[in-house]
This record gives sequence, C-alpha cells and structure tokens, in this order.
Amino acid sequence: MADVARVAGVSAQTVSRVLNSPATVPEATVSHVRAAIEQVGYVPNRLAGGLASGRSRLVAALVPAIASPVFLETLEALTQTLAAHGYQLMLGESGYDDADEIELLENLISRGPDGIVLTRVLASEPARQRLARCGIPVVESWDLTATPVDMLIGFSHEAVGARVAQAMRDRGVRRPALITGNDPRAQRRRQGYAEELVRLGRLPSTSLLPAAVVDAPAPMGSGRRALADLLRQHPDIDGVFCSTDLLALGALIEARERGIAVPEQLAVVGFGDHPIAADTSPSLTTVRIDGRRIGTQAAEWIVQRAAGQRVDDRVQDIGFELITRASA
Amino acid sequence: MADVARVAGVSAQTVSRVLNSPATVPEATVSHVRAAIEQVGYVPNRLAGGLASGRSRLVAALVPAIASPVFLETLEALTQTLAAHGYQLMLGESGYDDADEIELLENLISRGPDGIVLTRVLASEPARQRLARCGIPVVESWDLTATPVDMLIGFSHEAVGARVAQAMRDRGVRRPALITGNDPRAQRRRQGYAEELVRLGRLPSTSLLPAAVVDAPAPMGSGRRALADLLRQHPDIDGVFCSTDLLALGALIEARERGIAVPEQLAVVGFGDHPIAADTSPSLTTVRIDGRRIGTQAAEWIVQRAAGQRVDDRVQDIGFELITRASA
DNA sequence: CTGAAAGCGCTAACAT
DNA sequence: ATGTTAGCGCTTTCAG
Repeated sequence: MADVARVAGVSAQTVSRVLNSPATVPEATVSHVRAAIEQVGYVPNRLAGGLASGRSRLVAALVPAIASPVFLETLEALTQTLAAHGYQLMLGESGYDDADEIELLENLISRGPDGIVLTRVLASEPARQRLARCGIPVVESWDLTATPVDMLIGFSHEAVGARVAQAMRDRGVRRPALITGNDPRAQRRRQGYAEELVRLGRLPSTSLLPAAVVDAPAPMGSGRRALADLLRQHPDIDGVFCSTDLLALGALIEARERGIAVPEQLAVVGFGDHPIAADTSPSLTTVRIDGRRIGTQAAEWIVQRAAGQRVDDRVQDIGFELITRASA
Repeated sequence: MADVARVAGVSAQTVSRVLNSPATVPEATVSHVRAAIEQVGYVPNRLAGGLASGRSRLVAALVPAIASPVFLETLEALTQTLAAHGYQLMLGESGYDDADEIELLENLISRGPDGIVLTRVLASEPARQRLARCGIPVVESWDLTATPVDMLIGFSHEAVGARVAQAMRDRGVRRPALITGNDPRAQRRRQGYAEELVRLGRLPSTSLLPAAVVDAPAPMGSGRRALADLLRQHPDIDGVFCSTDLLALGALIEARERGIAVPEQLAVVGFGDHPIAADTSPSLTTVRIDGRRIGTQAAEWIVQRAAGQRVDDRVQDIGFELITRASA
C-alpha cells in the first residue's frame, strides 16, 4: 500500500480510502490511485485490514455433512450472495453429534468471522452461551426453536411430519410406516408424523408405528435394507414416509425388486426434493424446502449486521411444500 | 493474551509459545498457562496471528459449482484433513467459464491463504502467472497437464474417453454415440472417446460421432432430452457415453420410457460413480475417480509446504476405474 | 479533502 | 527457559 501511495503521490491513507470508501475521495484522485494500484499490481491484505477494522469479511458456515445433498443449495446460495458483497465463506463440518461442535466453533470464532451460519439449531447449552457471548451475528437455520441464539430461518419438522401423515390419510393408507435417519431433526419429523397419524385414527399409539431407523447420513442402500426389514416384521404396511429422498429412492427400488406396486400397494413419500426425485420411476412424492432462500437470507442478514444496521424480523418460518408426484 | 499472561504471571510471549510450540516450554509452565487460558476464557485471534507470522492457516478451494456432486468427496476430504491439522477451508465458486476466475482468485489471495486448491487445471495464462508469482502453494486437480503451476493430482480425461470406447467395442457396440456437457474436461473425454472409436474401427471419423451437447452443470432432465434428440437424428445408435452419471441416469429413464432395452439395444456408460449409480435399474456402468484421495493429498501437500517442508512428487496421476455394472 | 499518529493482537528475532 | 522489542499491513481517529 505504501508503494501504491508513493507511485500515486498520496498517503497510504488516501489509498485505503479509495479502496474502502471511494465516495469520500474526489474522482480525479480515485482514478489516479486506481491507476497506481494497477501499475504496482497491488493486492490488499485483508488479514491486516480485518485486524485493523474488526471486520474480517469472512463468514463461517457449519454443516453436519458436506457430502449430504440437502444443504447444497443453501451453501451455494450463501457463497454466491456473500461473494456478491465481497465476503468469503469458511466451511466447517460438524458431524451429526454435538461432541466436537464446540471445538470447531472455537476454531471458527478464532478467525474473527463477521457471522456464523448454522444449518441447524444449536442444542448444546455451552455452545449457545459461547456464541451468544461473543457477539458475532449467528443464523440458525433449517429448523425452528422458541429460543434462537440470534437470527433464525427455517421450518417446523413436526409440521412436515404431520403434513405427510395427512397425505397418507388422503391416499387411503391404512398401515403407515416410517424409514428414518437417526439425526435429531428426522426424529422430530417422525414425531409429528406419528402424532398426526394417531390423531387421524390411522395408528392406535405413536409407539406402535412400524419404523426402521438407520444411521445418518444414510446412503440409498440403507433405504432398500430398511424397507426389507420393515416388510419382514410388518408385511401389511401400505405407506412409508422416508426421512430423505435417498432413503425413499432405496425403498422404491426394493419395492420394485419385490414386485410391490407403488403407489397402489405401497405409498412412498420422501423429504428434500432431491434433483432426481422428479425423474425416478415412479416419480417421488416429497417435501421441498427452499434451501436457496435460506442461504440468501442468512447472507443478507449477516452483511446487514456487519454494516452496522439493525435486523428487525430475526425469525422466519419459510414453511415447506408437499410435492405430490406419482409415488403417493 | 495480555490478560492470560498477567493471570499466569508470565509474558505474552510465553503464552504464545504454549499455544504454538508447547514442546519448547517446561510442562509445569504449560499447564499453568493453560489453566489461566481456561480461567480467562481466552480465544486466540488467528487473524492477528496470521498477520504476524505470515501463516493464516487458511486454505482456499475453488470449485466450478458447489451443487455439483462430483467434487463433494474431494471437498469433504479436504475439509476433514485440513481440520485435523488446525486449518480452515475457504470456499469459492468459479463457475464453468474463466471470466470471473481471476477476480475470485484475487479475492481469495487477499485473504493470505497458505494454499489454494483448484478442482481443475488453470487454463487462463494471466491467472497462471498471477498464482505462480505470488508464491502460494497451489494444487491443481481433477485433471492432468504438462505445465502445472505447482502441484497436480488428477487423471487423464482423454484416457477415460478411450477406455470407455474400448468398453463399447468389447460389448459389441456398432454405432456409438455421446451425450456431453459443454465444459472443457468433458470435451476432452469426448475427444479421447472419439479418437479411440476411430482407431477401433467403430467410427469413420471423429467428426461423425453422433453427439448431443448440453450446458454444464447438467441436470438429469437434460440427459432425457439429449437421448431423445440423438435418437431422432440417429435412430440406430446402440451405445452412448454420458459425461456425467446424472446425464446417464436421464438417458436410462428416457430409454425405458421408449421401451429401449438397456444394455441389449443401447449400452449406457456414465462418469463419476454417483452414489445412486449402483442402484439405478439397470445399474449404471460408470467411471470412478477417487475424489477423497484428491482432497486428502491436496490438504497434506499444502500442510507440508506450510510447515516449510519440500514436496517431492508434485504430480500424481491417480488414474480411474471403469466400474462395469448392468447398463453396459 | 488529505495526512500523521497510534494501534488492532499477535509472533519473529534477539537478548538474557 | 523466558522476556523485550519491533513490526506484520492495514484502518481509525483526529488534526489540519
């Protein structure tokens, strides 16, 4: 920066201003300094800038599993929106259990991010307090809670489960079942599903729901095996809600192998509206979440906060959409 | 840090040493300082640390499209391996054309990363020079080139194409065709495929290969439409190489809709070994790349370099594997 | 509108 | 084995 200043015949301060608030510098000076920047081949050191200003223009995102397709849209929208504002994304992988979460969070915080985006609600109390205390804007997402750390954008997993239960009822399903990953949010969808089924008289009690639980993140093969297990114990089931589209796809394949007609003999509903869900055969009825909207909103909230503005509606329930296709 | 030093009754320097090179400090002091860190609730500011030491412990990764499943394994392995060494990943999305690439690179470089991982070979000469000049370790990947900027781990796309051509020949395919995305590397697979087909006498000339080109990143629907287009113009094709598994999946679906038997009437080969490739029906013959290995190696190279060590084998051809399943 | 001074929180290099 | 000194490259604050 000193070099640029020398070449342009101004002080380093003016160079900094040209870079960060060109509106406060006469246009002639701006273009003059810009030329010097070009000539010198100057690239600012934002590490230093961040240290001096307290704004790193770095945002941390924490996802349970990078390879999981569910959060991809959110990540993409987040990256793109942040990039448009000159921010950069740091990516952390937390896994599905809370154990290493705090450590990872400390690690990210130590980088001085201007915001932290979580693709979940923060469950562990120490982690919540840690985040609340350090004053960094936090966006929890892909879920709802009555006690957000800061900002929140998501939907009710219980409501998703209940809505799928209604769809099963509408289809005339008499013996509904469930295939689910063992992550907490899938369990909440299960709960909403089971309770609504009881309410609708399709199930005597939530504890009697035929269910196969598999480890998250679950590959498609788990769905095949899970349906096989279910059918062994409950040969008469005629509807199954799967906690991800991949599991549902596995169920579709297993059903075909066994000559079980979908949806006539077995209705199948997935979750996530995976890109291939529209083109499976039969096409998959599933629940769509607007992941891009979550990413875009999170980015905008954080940029806004970093700019010193207040954010008013800090909680957004974006709901979900049941996409009815051929499988149910 | 000054607070910790005061509480522990040592200098800030000693605190720094406990954090960064505990081996050089007596154990009693280490535990004493650690206790003070705990008590104060101290979280280091790595922005400042990076500025002072010239090592940010940040690594930048550039992918063409975050939502593309191809690089997911690489990203995941990269993140995990880096995290194990106390490094953090910054993610950038470059798109498939070179236009914004330089700008994005400058943006990432300005963050002072200890390394840059590209999931491609850098084509544009200005970008190459830019990177070569700034002295940051660079890993190009998912491709090979005679002139890497620095380190390189990948495979030959031409060889992939040629290998698939041989597989088509082995299956007795007489009228091979192609469905491909328009990104440069898919084009190189196309070239290897076409040239080998000519060599094997299955094609009079490379320019006569029936081919459908779609925009990358291509959704599955593109594969369906592409096969439909191909069949309209060349009803007699009996084998098709698709540049991604998603395109291949679309082709499988379109074939089934039309009552074309796969592989008997039409052999289908994909690329990428997508998680669902093993469970489509018929299961998909495809080319598998060890994406995790690329990510792990890239991370290790960069960590090694950042530690001041030399890297000897800076180019690795990891090859590929043709996974023969039912579709060809 | 521009510049000078001070310091962000840390580490390298040297001194003890 | 530990402390002291001097920055890393930038921005903030205040003075002109």
